[in-house]
Amino acid sequence: MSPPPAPARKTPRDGARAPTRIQTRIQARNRQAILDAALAVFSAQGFRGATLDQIATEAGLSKPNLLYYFPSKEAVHGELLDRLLDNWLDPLRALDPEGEPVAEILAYVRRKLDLARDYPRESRLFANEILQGAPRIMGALTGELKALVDEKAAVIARWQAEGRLQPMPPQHLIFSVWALTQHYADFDVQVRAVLGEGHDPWAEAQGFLEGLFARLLRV
Amino acid sequence: MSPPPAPARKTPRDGARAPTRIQTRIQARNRQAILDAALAVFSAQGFRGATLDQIATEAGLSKPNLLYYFPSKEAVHGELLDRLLDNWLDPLRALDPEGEPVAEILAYVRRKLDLARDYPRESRLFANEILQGAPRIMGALTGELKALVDEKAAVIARWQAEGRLQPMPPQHLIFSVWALTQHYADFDVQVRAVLGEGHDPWAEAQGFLEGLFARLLRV
DNA sequence: GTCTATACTCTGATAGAC
DNA sequence: GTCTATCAGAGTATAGAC
Repeated sequence: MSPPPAPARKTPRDGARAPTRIQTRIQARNRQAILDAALAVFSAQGFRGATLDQIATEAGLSKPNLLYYFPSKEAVHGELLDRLLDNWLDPLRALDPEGEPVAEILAYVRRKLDLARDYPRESRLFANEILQGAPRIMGALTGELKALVDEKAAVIARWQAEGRLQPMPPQHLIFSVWALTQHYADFDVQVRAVLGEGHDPWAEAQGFLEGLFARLLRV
Repeated sequence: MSPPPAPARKTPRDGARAPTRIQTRIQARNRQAILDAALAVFSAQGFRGATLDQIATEAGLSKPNLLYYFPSKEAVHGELLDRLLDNWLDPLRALDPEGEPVAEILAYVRRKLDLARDYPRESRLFANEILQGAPRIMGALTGELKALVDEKAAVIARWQAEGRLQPMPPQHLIFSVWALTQHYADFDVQVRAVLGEGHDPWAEAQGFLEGLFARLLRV
């Protein structure tokens, strides 16, 4: 099968009025509005629970108009997951092999908790996807994610071998950071129901988790 | 509105053959098959992602036949949640105020991890429900669950005041047990993807979590 | 680019034969 | 109690006017 020919360029001559520019700006704004709305709906209802009507209404568009910007519901969801994965691993990537071990991991916990607090919808979108068996991102899990964890686990293991960090399985240490930070985003409603009024879950979580990991990691 | 009259008893005379007994046994078996199938499907797909066709097929019945046993999809789901909530809090209930503090909490972690390992579908059913804002069990969260956590948190606080346990916010300590144990059930696919071949996630989790909490709780 | 109208499919639930 | 047939509504996606 031969690839389709490259599309003819439609760019207007320099100096001419460029309506496509304006359209492009409108398009960018609408695409972003759709993605924002879709994030809200997908993270709260799951992929199948979400409907294009909900997303379109939330974005201030009609359903056919939404489908002008994205070819399908799948496409919107996939775009969200792609963008999410781009940023999701940044806190772990930033773990510095040359830094002071305990401080580095505490800083990692802090970054991860900040991410969960500031982007809880992204966290729930991810949780939904994993809960359903990660049908759309399994490749990223076994590829990109595993590679990053392996790399950082080796750093942690080296720190432990050097006696600068309490020995424990490095992968499970990383899991514990994920579990504890994401819990406050994904199970937010349960956390608030149990704590009742007069609590600031995120502030308390930060203090608690810093204390927990400081105590856990010290040699 | 007056209540409907009590139905006439259909019980056959003693000694007569009792077909209703046999039917009752079949009914019990079918109801159980439906609930088993529904648990598998709801926990993997969420409430809206699941279809009655899937559940009926998995249970070896036709869709109308399923609806002979349960009046609606909601009813099946609700029954599952009711049964789940009955057992979900047992590990925490068993925390003995008269026991040795560290040993009691370690035993609690062990029970909770066993439950997650043996009933991962129940854990995912619960996670799905919470992720979507707990629309069907909010009452249980703010009622039964909060009351139990308050009670046990007071026990933990007393232990801490007596100097028999490291001071830390009791509610968040309980959250950490939930987060860390349920993570291995709910995010099982991610855990396995990251660990790769040749690992036994549950065995490793047990060792890791026992070490973690032992270190954390010791005064 | 955006809308109204609509085609088509899936799904929850019911009717009625057996 | 179980099945076939079917309805009604929701939901994804498309056609075509403007």
